[in-house]
Amino acid sequence: MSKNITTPSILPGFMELLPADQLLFNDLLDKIRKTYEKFGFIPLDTPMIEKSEILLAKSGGDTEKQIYRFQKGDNDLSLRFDLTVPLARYVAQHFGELTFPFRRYHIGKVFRGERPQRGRFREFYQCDIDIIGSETLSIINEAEILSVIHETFLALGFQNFTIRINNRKILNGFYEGLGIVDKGGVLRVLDKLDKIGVDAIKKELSEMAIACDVIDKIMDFVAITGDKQDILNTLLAIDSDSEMFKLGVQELQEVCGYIDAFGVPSENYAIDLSIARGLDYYTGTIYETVLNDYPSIGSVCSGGRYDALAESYTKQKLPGVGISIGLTRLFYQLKEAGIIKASKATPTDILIIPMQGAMPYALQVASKLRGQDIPTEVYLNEGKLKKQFGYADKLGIPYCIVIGEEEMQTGLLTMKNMQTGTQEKVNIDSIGALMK
RNA sequence: GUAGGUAUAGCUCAGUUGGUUAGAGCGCUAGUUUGUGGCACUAGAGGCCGUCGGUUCAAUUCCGACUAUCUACCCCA
Repeated sequence: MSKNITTPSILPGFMELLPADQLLFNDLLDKIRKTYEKFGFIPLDTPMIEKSEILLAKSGGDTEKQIYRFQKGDNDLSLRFDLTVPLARYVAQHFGELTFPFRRYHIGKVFRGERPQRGRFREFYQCDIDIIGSETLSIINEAEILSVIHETFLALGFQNFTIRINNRKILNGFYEGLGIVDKGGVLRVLDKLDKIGVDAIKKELSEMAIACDVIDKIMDFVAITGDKQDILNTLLAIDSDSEMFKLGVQELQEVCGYIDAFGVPSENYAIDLSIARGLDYYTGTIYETVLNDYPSIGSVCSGGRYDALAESYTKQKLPGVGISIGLTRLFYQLKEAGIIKASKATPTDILIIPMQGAMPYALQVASKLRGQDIPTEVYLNEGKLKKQFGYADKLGIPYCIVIGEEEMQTGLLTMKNMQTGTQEKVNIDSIGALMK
């Protein structure tokens, strides 16, 4: 009978969820979206496929290697690898039709042809917000972005997290002042500080042919800690002849002032001079968020300020600031760490079980319940009660309503709480209240 | 791109020092009678032991190649 069965499988690095997990995932996604909208960010959706010339306009060799690129007819196409480049294109293309500052959020899948590994995906969701200015963009936006991150993680159910901030001008200015040529390389090494420790960092830096006394200065700089005022004071006291450094310190001070005005509690953010962010289009404030109870997860949200977002697509000056949550990875890690757990495998809150001849009545009841915004499902197939309750049980449906002769005559429905196992006769109008 | 690990039931994995009918747990299906799930018991379905080749009287087991997959590095969300 069976022939030519193709083994069902998907490509590695692509996440696909079972029902209970998908509901859990969507719940996180909804919370993020609602928070973004609460701050007035405008939804945006752009094509997953862009012309390759657009995506590659600015990229270095690394992104080019990771990009899914293909020919279709005469067109050279690519799957987007982030949401920022499409945003740049979009803003440049529709510049005349948009109102600035342009605040948009974008939740969508992006693609990177990397070698998959734990928590690393080739297709994943990014949840971005960005604020794009025309010509100028006040630094207060950088503080607001941080407050949006704060609200978002609260909405996701976290209290104990730290949004670390730093400023690229400080880093660039400081390292320039030290005469370091490969600033990017140094930043990349320092970015791993949390992961591999001070000694390993020193070793890697010396392998980069950086002089010992310079390494010491770098380590001293990175080791600057304390609360934000301590760090600011220390930075202000550093006698650097780099104008960029001074400007960065000033910006950082300003951002911190605004953050307080946004009402972000000081335990949820900190200045951290060791964070760097790999991407080199950042020009000012940079962000990185960690869950303090689960440091091994690493950064769950990151971003920063960039001054020349769309320079490849327009002569307009479009400075911006934005962040991104890698939701696929975040979900995967929260799940693996047991921080979040699926309960139901269906949105259904009430399963109606009609006995012989009760189907039309059951359908009416279902319709009424749905009118009260109660997700309701009628068991439509033949089967013993045992099987129908089993169905509710397996899907984690919290309530069942049995409708038979008796219920139809009295108008009182038999409602069973699947968790406690208790059962009572209820009037249809009181069901909503009973479910609380 | 570099380096390791793994490949046996739908899933997680045992196992055969090379020998006839390949196992468990979970899951699945059915039953333990008639308007009640979870628990328990009973029964059942489900495997060319990743593919190709080598050694051997005999390979799921040993060897090799290939493929797939996982983990780490690089880089990132």
